[in-house]
Amino acid sequence: MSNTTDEDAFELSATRRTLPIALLRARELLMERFRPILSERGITEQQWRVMRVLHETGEADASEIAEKACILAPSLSRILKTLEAKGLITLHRDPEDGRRTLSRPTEASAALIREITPESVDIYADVEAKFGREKLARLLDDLDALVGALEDRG
Amino acid sequence: MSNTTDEDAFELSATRRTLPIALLRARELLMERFRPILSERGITEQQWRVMRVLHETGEADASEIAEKACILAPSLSRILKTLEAKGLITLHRDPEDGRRTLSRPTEASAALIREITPESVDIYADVEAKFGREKLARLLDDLDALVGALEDRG
DNA sequence: AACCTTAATTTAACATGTTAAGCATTGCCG
DNA sequence: CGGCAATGCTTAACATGTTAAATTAAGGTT
Repeated sequence: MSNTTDEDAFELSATRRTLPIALLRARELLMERFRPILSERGITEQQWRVMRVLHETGEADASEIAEKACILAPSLSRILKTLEAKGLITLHRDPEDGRRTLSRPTEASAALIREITPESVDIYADVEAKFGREKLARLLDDLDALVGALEDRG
Repeated sequence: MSNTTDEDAFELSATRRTLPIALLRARELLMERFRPILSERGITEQQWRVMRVLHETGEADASEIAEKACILAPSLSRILKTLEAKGLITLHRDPEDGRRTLSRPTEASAALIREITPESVDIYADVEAKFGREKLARLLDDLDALVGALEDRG
């Protein structure tokens, strides 16, 4: 449908240079590097995010984990069951509010984090080196700003 | 596990201010705005991306669509079948290479694009207004640069 | 032409994303 | 205290993500 140079340039920007796809593409390429060190240990990216959140909080209910790990409640519900089955977390009912489910990381989880973190740091450092430390910091700032702008409903 | 202010600040940056999650979070918030206009018409975000690519190329094999829409082959294979069932594309075998599957958009697809595009443009304009035109352009440039840096294997 | 390798998709199997319903527990209000 | 809306989570159902294996067609070699 588009054949002239001008049209191609226009069309290219239409889908390729669109924020949602640009974000997706960048993320895909990033995860290509991180995923192997997780799959070697038999855990998924989402399971890893949950473990990290719990490592930082020590204990959290599903809502808090969902917000911090950026995972929707239905997915999280399944992931927590999986992690419990793997012996990486324990699940309890909140004694002060019977609706809430509290998760706590196990020692196995802590060990896994100690094992994976160094490799993860190396990969991140490599990305930082290739892309530029300042540019990466600015990118993170801009992304935070975008989130801030989008969170204000109106 | 972390209770002092310093630790919190450190831990916060650990998961929250991480590139993969920052990209994911920004994308989620963005799609919250776009998804409704798609789901109203009964199509998903991925189906929409495929339709847009076909609208620009006119005809394409699976590999080209996958690359441009940023969708993995197995997912695309299912999506193409769905779109064909909905009457939004037609599927053919490439006469010059029997391994390839060619997709072509139908008129119904073109109509849907004409219907959705204006609303999509409005939303995008709103985001641009809230976030800033220059900042958004810079963000897109930075994301492109990141992709470029990550694509060079080494 | 038979054979091997590569390439383009597709299937299969399991995990997660997405939306809508369903279930229990709380908290509030009359 | 009974009733009820709101809250927190879980199920269900379907679509996509992810990896590995299977399928079919091209291309090249002998």
